[in-house]
Amino acid sequence: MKIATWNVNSIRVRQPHVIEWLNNNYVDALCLQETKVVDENFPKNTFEKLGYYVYVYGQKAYNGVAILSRYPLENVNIGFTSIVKDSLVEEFDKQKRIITGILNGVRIINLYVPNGASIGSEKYNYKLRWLKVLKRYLTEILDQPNHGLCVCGDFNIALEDKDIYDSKSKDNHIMSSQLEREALKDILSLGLKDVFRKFISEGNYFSWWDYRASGFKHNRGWRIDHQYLTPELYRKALSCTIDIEPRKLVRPSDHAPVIVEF
DNA sequence: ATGGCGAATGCAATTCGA
Repeated sequence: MKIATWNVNSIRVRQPHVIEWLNNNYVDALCLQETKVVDENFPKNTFEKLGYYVYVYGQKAYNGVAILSRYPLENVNIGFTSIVKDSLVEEFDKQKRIITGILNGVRIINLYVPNGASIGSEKYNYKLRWLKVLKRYLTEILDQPNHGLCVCGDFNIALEDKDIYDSKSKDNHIMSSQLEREALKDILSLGLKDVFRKFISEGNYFSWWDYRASGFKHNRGWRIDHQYLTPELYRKALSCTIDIEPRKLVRPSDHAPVIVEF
């Protein structure tokens, strides 16, 4: 089974790229982030014609996630509150950032972590609090029986210095600060492993390049889009790759797709 | 250090992303 994740930075703008990519790359499911569209305006028909079932959780202008799947998903849940039954969590579902469903016995969790603006800002604190809610969410799901987990998405965190084009002077940078890394490591301690690192240990592999200052041309990137698997799926994993081809196209997303096979 | 670019909104200029 192949599962891909791709922050498309507007599905309406990137629609042709996603179609072309799907035509050239067979996947069982594609997790999309930053769709930036309300559900009724998501171009569902386009992808249904290609043979996908389409599950969306979007909003106007910002955020938004979706899963395209070759087969119907079971137990689809949108938002945190469908899993974490706590009224204090409701505020986190104002931003549409998480959707999950089960495909062939694997629970796919597709998420878009807040970017956090700058260290110490209100948005930074929101990011850290969001990650705490995510831990509760995953804890609840892991209590459910017998599904491998594939937690995919744009995490907006580079876990290690080698995941950044220039590790110097990044200690005090959004996406690589200690608190963000600790928050993510705390989540991974539930029993999730970065499948990309099963296959590649060296640095200089990135999934996002800033539009500004020709980040891609100079390969000044960050590896912030991840796929985390529970141990059994991790053992079964056959490959995990980043496809930088779509990043080379005219008017690209600033992120590249990441694909895992197991 | 700052700003660079791109998308959305809504129709000019601002906000947001990372």
